[in-house]
Amino acid sequence: MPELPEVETIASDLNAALRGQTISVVRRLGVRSVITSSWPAFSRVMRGAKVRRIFRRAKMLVIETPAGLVVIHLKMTGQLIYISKNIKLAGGHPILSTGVDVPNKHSRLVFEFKGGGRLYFNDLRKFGWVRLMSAEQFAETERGVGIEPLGPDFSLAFFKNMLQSRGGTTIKAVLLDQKKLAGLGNIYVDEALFDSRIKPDRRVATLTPAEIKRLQAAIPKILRHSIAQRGTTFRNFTDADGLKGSYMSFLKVYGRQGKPCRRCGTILHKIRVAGRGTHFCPRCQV
DNA sequence: CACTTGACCTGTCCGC
DNA sequence: TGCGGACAGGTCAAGT
Repeated sequence: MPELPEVETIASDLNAALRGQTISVVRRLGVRSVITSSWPAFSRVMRGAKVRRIFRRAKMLVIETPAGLVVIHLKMTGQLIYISKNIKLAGGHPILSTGVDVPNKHSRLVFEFKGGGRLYFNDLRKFGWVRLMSAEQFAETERGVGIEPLGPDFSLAFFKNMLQSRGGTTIKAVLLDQKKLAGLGNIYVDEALFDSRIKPDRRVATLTPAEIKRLQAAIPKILRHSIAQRGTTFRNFTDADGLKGSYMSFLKVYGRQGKPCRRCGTILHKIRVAGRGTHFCPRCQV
């Protein structure tokens, strides 16, 4: 589900809500755990742990505590929903104004805080994970993911360099690959390629310097715009309050196949590239 | 190495 | 209304 802007939205909200709070207990919900570390150890260590801060790295959300880093990946359908103690109960369960109720059949884990707040981890498809890591283990994990597209290292020189050895594949496949550049997913790759007027199935070796420059500029522009709109809700995504993001109304191509291009009016196409549904304008993108 | 494909899960939607 | 198939915002392992 969530790509960089969605995880960023959740992380910054949770940081504001939970920084300085102390975990009283963590409970597993449902039959199968999402905890890939040892549960007894995780449960023991979390008791009484104080949240130092919460941040995003790539598409991972990290809860930093003195007891270690709780690293969470939401994959396709993971949600983190925070219920403060002030939310009214309806029939014993907190009901958010958005209609999201927790716990529900997809709730897998809950962090309970001393102030009375609860943080639920829901995951319909169960691809997501939660792992307790030491600083060293997290550093090791980070070695597997690329730089941040919104960070100072994402320069044109870096971008050219990362495309260097990938001439034989499609530009979409390279942008989806998290190893050099982390955080883009299916929505924002399609949007960035539309913005820079490049067809997603173009071989990297065929890109002109002007196209590479446009693409490098489009990526942070689109991500920042989406963060400002609190992400895209296409189906499952909600922020920590159960609210939808509003970048959906700014999407130019993603999910708009069969509709007219907002730029030229041509009917948008959907094809399969890099194993993913891929949306583009056959006229604007070459 | 570079690159592609299928698997992991559950739910929804679309055509018959 | 039911049923089958395709597809869904992400990553891995395993294959060529």
